[in-house]
Amino acid sequence: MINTSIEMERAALILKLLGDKTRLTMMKLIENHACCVCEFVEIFKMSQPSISQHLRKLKDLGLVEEERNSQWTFYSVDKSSEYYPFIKTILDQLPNQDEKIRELEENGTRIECC
Amino acid sequence: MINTSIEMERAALILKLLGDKTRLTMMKLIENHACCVCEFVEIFKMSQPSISQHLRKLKDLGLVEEERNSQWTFYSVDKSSEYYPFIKTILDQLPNQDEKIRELEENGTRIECC
DNA sequence: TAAGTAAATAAGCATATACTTATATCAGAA
DNA sequence: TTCTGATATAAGTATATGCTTATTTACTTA
Repeated sequence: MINTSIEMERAALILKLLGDKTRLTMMKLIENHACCVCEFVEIFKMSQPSISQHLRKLKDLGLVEEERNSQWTFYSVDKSSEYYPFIKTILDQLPNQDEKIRELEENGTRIECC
Repeated sequence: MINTSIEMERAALILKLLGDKTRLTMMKLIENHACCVCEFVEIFKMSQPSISQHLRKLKDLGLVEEERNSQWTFYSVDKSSEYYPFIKTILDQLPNQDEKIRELEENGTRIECC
């Protein structure tokens, strides 16, 4: 148990990132759907730079992965991350957020990937 | 699923609280041992008010309970909290911090409750 | 290549956070 | 009751955070 303090530090960092309602909801959303930046802008009624900044933080810790598709960049939870098992136990206990995706579809603002 | 957004908000609040290395370590420590303020001061090499303020935040969300015993106030994780199951899944994945208690005992600064 | 759209970055600002020192409170001992 | 030690609260401060608007970058496609 040599790296104990580093692990605690990592855990605290991850929890701090998830301790923001916007980012937490994002993570729950993209656990099963990839979403692009403009969809988040629509969902959270927030400026595009603000969304990009949240995603940047999640990406800096390796929690999400991005994939370009045509003109959009789609983000999803990086399930190959060494931290994913930890994150999954948290996400599993959160209420499903899929109604937000359904709202996009009803709006016609859903952008289908692939 | 009426209270979805409230639940997400609650979860985010809890994660934000746990997203601090000091508080996270405290929680892991007092999941199985009650500790008093002066022990935390010794463990974290931090001022007493700073420790009290961290404990206050944890108490305000109902994550910890306090019990007076003689001149000391002992804190421990409130396992009857409705949020404890959520918190437990997180704490279960953190490295054991009992060596910090052992250090106190070796120092002679451990305060035995009961 | 030029124009257009999506996303990232820069800069600035208001608020939140985590600490400090100083002081108040409160229970137990003398 | 008075003193003492443990803890809580108050006040102040430096840094971090999360947002905004303005601008830049990077693809796509006409």
